[in-house]
This record gives sequence, C-alpha cells and structure tokens, in this order.
Amino acid sequence: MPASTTSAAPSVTGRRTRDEKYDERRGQLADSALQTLGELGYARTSLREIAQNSPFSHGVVHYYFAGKDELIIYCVQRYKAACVTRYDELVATSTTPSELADRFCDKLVETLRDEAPLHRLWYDLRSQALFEDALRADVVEIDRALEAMIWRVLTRYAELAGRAPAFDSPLSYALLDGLFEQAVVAHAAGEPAALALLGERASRVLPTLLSPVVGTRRRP
Amino acid sequence: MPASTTSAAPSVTGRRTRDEKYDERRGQLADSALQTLGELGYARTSLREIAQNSPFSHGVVHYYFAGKDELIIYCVQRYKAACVTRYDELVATSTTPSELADRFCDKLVETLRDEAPLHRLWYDLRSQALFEDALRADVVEIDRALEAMIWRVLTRYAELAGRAPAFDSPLSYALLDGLFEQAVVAHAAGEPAALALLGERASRVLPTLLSPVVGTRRRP
DNA sequence: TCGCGATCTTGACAACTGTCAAGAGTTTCT
DNA sequence: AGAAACTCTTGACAGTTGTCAAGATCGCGA
Repeated sequence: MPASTTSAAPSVTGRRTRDEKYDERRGQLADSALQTLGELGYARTSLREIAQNSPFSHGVVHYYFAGKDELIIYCVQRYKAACVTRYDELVATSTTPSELADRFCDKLVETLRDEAPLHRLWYDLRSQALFEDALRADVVEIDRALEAMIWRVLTRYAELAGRAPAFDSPLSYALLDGLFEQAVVAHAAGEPAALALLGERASRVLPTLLSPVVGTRRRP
Repeated sequence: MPASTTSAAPSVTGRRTRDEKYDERRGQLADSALQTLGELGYARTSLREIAQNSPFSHGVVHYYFAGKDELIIYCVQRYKAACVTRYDELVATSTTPSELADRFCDKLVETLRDEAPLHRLWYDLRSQALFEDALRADVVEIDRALEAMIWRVLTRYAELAGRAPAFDSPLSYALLDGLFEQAVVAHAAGEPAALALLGERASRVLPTLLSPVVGTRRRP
C-alpha cells in the first residue's frame, strides 16, 4: 500500500508523486477491466482475464483493490464519468430546436456505433444489479445521472421550441432509454439497419416529448 | 433415454405413456429452474442449486437435458408461452378505448407485483444474450413475440378510439418496454411507489401512442 | 413373481474462480 | 551505496461449477 493516505491531487512539482502513480495504475487496471467486461459481460469476466488484457499479472488486482467487487464498482463509476457529459456541448451550442434534435440523434447513433461494448455492459450491469445488492446503489446513481443528462437535453429542446416537455424527467428517460436499449440489442444481434433505425426512430419520437402546441388554433 | 422418440401427444388411453411422463419431468425441472433463475439470476444459478429447488438430485438434469444450455433455453421458451397471451383477454373484451387503457395499465402493474422475479429474469436473459450467442436466437424470438403482444393491444386501442397508432410496432414496443423495465428496476430496488408510478405513467403515455386527432378542428 | 429397461442417486473428474501469502524486483530517500 | 518502502509475480488454497460414468432403485410387462 502507498505510504500516504491523502487523496492524490496533481502535484505542483514536475515529478509525479506516489499517490498519483497509484491512482494512475488503478485507472489503468479499471480500463483493462472495462475492455474485458465490454467483451465478455459481467458474468464471464474473471480477474485473470482482466489481467491478461493488461500489462500485469492477476495478483496485482489485490494490491490496488480490496477485491473483485471494489474493482467492478470503480469501473462502473469510471464509465459513468465518461458518459454523462456526452450531450452537454450539443445542448450548449445548438440554436434551433431542429438543430438540437438532429445533433442529438446523430450523437445517439454515433455512440452506439463507436461504443457498443460499453453500452452492452451498462445494460448487463443494470440487470445484474437486480440480483446483486453490492451493485445496486452505484447502478441506481448512474441511472439517475443518465436521466438528468437526458433531461438537460429535453428542457433545452423545449426551451428552443418555445414549448414545455410533455412528460416529467423519469418518464421521458424511460421512453428514450427503451428506444436506445432496443437498438443496442439489435446492433448486438448483427442487424445492419440498427444504427439507421435508431436515428430515424429517435427523430420521430423527440417531437412527441414536447407538449402539443396550444394557442395556434384559429378562433371560432 | 426413453424408448420412443415420437413426440408426446396426450395418449388416448387413460394411462400416461412414457413420453408424457418424460415431458412432464422436463417441465417440472424447467419450473424449478425458472424459480431459481428468478431468485438468483442467470449468472449465479447452478445446476445443483436448481436441483435443490426440485425433488431431484443434481445429476438428473443430464438425463432430461443435454446440458445446462439446453435446460436454460427450454426454460426461456416455457417462460415465453406463459407471457405472450397476458393481455389477449383484455383486448378481446374491452369495449371503449379508456376501458382498454385502464385494464391494460392495471394488468401491467399486476404482473409486476405478482411476477417480479420472472420479469427480472427476462431482462437479465436479454442482457446475457448480448454476450452469449447460444441465447441470442431464442431471446430475439421472445422479444418479437412480446412486441406482437403489445401491438395487438395498441391496434385494438386505436381501433376503439377511431384513430391510428402514432408509431410503428417496434417503436411502440421500445417505448413501453423502457417504461416497464424502469419500473422493474425501481421495484427491485425496493421503491414502494414503483407499482403506482408504473400505472400512472403508462396511462399518461398510452394516449400519446395514438396519432393526434384530426378533423375536429373547427372550420375557419 | 421375475427380469429388464427406465429412472434416479452418488461420487468423482477437471477446469475455473477469488483470494492471499511469500518473496523477487524496483524505486526512493538518506 | 545501502536500507527501506513500494510494486509486482508466482504459486498455492479452498470452493464452486458442468459433466458424466457407475451403480442403486423403481415400475412395468410377461
């Protein structure tokens, strides 16, 4: 174990301190673990398999983590950090509702295309959390963060359109998440149209997530 | 192995034939397996655990099934048969759109309340199919059957309302499935409001799955 | 009643898992 | 340079798993 127990902020000096290297190794191991998890899924991933996808041997895990559970949870939190800001730039810079909708759908398709293993892993972990208590708290927290991410998109979308969201945050997230998970499943099953269908369906659904326009009906 | 290889239709005589008993045992084992799977999830369920939830010992599985995979797939197909007709009676006997919507939402809540383990298992298996090729074909087939089940509800709902479905079958299913899975997760996490929220959200979403009314706008 | 096939139990097997201790190798500091 | 702390490898452990073979038990037909 490292001598110091203080958390590792970047050192002011040029040299890296021990704690920084320690945290770097933890991250390195977590990335190897995430790669393996994305390929094999939670159930089939063993510590030895993780180590084989890393420059280290299987025993090193217990030097940097208390055990398998702590490693997995660390991975899950790392995954979350990479996810929840995915649409923020798009939300900040879009100027019309249709521009925001288009860019959001494109990004949705793009992340499925480029990061399919991680998305498979996410749905796998969320299912595992239905049975494994140790995962539940972190999975629920990530789900909330994803919901908030979607809600930021929708509220800005509504704002740009001069309308209101049709549903509240959890319901809106549930609908879009169902759409995305269906695409992940189809993509994993090798359906080549999965990407295009996701984009097309998302762009059809988005307008219905805003409440119907009022006040434009002609006077009687 | 049983002497005859013919499939076991109910015998005309009063006595049960060997093949009938053979199939009965397969079903019995599959039910024990489904119970264990619903409690522990796919990853943590072993053949010995399944056998402990049955009147038999662990070795008997290999007398009735070629191996673990065949047992699991047999279970999954059995699960499907119990699921896909859940809303058919309601579809056949409802006479107004709001009656159908109410009864559908009630049934949705009821099945989550009474059969939560099986629903957990379903989402678990669908996630496992993202990694395990042996499960993929059967899981995809079940997903299609569930989609058709939902589509029967929606087309009848639209018919009773004198309107058209707003989206096609896959998209409608994806949206409602997202809603239901969210409720399964919340229910498993012990949130007591999960059941009520599911019913409330479903009844809010259903009307938006029909295309907006046209032709009722007053003439200019 | 007896015999034979169907059914089921028991026990063993190899493979795999998470865990951890012992020690080798490496870096750091005085 | 030498000691001390840190880092990593190796090998072993106990437990679990799917699989299957050998044999015990059951039940039906003659």
